[in-house]
Amino acid sequence: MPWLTGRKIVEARRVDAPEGPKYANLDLAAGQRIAAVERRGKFLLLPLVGRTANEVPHANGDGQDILVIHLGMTGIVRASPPRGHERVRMQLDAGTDPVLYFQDVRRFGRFLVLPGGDLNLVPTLAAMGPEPITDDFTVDGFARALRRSDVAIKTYLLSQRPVAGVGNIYADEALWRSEVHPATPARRLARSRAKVVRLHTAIREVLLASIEAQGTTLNDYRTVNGEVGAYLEHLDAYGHEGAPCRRCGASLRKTVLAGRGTHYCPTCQVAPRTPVRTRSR
DNA sequence: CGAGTGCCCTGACAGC
DNA sequence: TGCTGTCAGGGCACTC
Repeated sequence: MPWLTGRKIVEARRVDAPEGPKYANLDLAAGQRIAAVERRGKFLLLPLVGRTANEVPHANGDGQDILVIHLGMTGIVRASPPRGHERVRMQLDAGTDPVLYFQDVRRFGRFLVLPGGDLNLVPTLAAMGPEPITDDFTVDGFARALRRSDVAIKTYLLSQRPVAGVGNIYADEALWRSEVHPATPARRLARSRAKVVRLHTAIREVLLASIEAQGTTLNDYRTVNGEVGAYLEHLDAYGHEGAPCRRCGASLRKTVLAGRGTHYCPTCQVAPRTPVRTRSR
């Protein structure tokens, strides 16, 4: 959304969306200018300029306000009116595409303003790990993070704390590629430097390859040009339960971990000593 | 406080 | 044909 940089927001208001933390403080956006369009993990961050800290007192008012957008599963930012499920409408200054629409069928997304840029209003942002495609994501730092938790490695990856931006599909793919069982306790994985290196590499490779292919379209996702992402065809594990593992030929399995469908090879993704805990949904 | 559970929400799809 | 039930998942509230 490069066309947003420098634009002034006339008004941002909820349409078919409830009042609450997912759509908080939208009134603060009015009159401010979008200074940049940035990204942290799966969150879009749009720093705003134009409101002085003493205009509206708030707890951590030392920084500039930030407009936060998370697309959830089905969210989309568009310049033309959506057919239904319109959650937020944002009026911009005159010019091309003067209205930004946030459509979100399943309401898993969010669209809010952080007063003073206080990330603590969004816990996942406040505790988010380094960006995987930058030099900030180091093997040492990753290993240190893994030593901080005993939860299953997949669960921990999904928490966004050891590294930013890894969702359910890419967690399964990275774990398959690095031959790590998804239920391996994070701390135990950290005991093997070689495994940590492999997973660290796999996360970067999977994300880079997916970006190259314009992402993964299961149903709703579209690129900024309205096209489907082609990475679906590159998936080795996700959605391939029952199919032969492309590495060893064993039949891939599907289970539930952290409440998410989890796909893995029972042969080359070595199971941890402790039993794999699954639960029904 | 760390860890585990279940909710939110709607459309697609299977089964009868 | 039309109904009912199940499944999909990012983030977080809740409980222990």
